[in-house]
Amino acid sequence: MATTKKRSECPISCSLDVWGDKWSLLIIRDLMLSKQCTYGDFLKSEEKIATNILAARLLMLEENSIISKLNHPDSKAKVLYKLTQKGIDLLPLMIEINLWADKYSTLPAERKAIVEEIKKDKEGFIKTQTKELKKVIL
Amino acid sequence: MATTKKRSECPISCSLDVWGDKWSLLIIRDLMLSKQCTYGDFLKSEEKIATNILAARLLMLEENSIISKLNHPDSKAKVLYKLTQKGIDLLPLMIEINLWADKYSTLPAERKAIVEEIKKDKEGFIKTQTKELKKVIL
DNA sequence: TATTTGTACTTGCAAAACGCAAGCAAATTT
DNA sequence: AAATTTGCTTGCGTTTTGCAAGTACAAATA
Repeated sequence: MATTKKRSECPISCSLDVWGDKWSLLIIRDLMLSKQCTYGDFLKSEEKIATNILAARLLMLEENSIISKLNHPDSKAKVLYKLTQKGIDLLPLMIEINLWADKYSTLPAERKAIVEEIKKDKEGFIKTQTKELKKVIL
Repeated sequence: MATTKKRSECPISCSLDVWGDKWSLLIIRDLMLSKQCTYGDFLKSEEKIATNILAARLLMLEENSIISKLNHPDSKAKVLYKLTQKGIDLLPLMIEINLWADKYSTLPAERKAIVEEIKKDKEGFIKTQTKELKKVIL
């Protein structure tokens, strides 16, 4: 089991107990950018997560209801992962990370474009993106 | 040296390279709640960080300009840690974590009170708190 | 002034987590 | 039927963590 003991009742601490490692938020990032990913899609990401670590994180995130599996429409061999509502609700947090990083470092062009869009209308971006991500749930 | 190699240019990944572990955001939380902390103050926190881990994280956060040291007014033996502007700018992120945790779990009463205040006027809360935290810089 | 206490760390070591490579079973393609 | 793809698991060496003890210096106490 990937279920860990809580260190305290603090909301920050409890949140970190779930996704506070070097990889979980990158998995969630991939799902926010791609809506749905296969196991292989995650492995293709730039940061090159190890396959055993990926399996462990996916299990952890699923146990904590942040992601869920669904059948791939084309093939039984493939598994699709998507964000649950709880996972989608991490979008504002993800946005703030991007804004912070934008303030203190140089972003790659394609990410910079997204951040500029967010800066223009943060609430609008969240609403639109949330709607897009929710479509996948159905 | 605590300086690690970047895994990619992704803003999420780069941010996680700096504070994406189980302890850094708890240190930052303590500084946001208390404005200034000594080494001993951090050790007193509920989560009971190990002293060697604390020293390593404080160094990492200082190297990345998120916190800085200052002389304690009363004693040469004591060291005060505070957030830099870069650290203070993590406040919106910290707030979103609290809001997310509030949505999916039960917060301790004193933290719940803060979250309710945030919900009433998020921007106002950020402005006020930022101003409070900046005072310590001077 | 000598001694004890407080504060900020460092060190040693066992345990856990990580990272890489290889392996494996079921599904799919050729 | 054989080869390939896909989603994992397993082994194993390395790194990080966590706990306990130790150290150096400042400050308080006797």
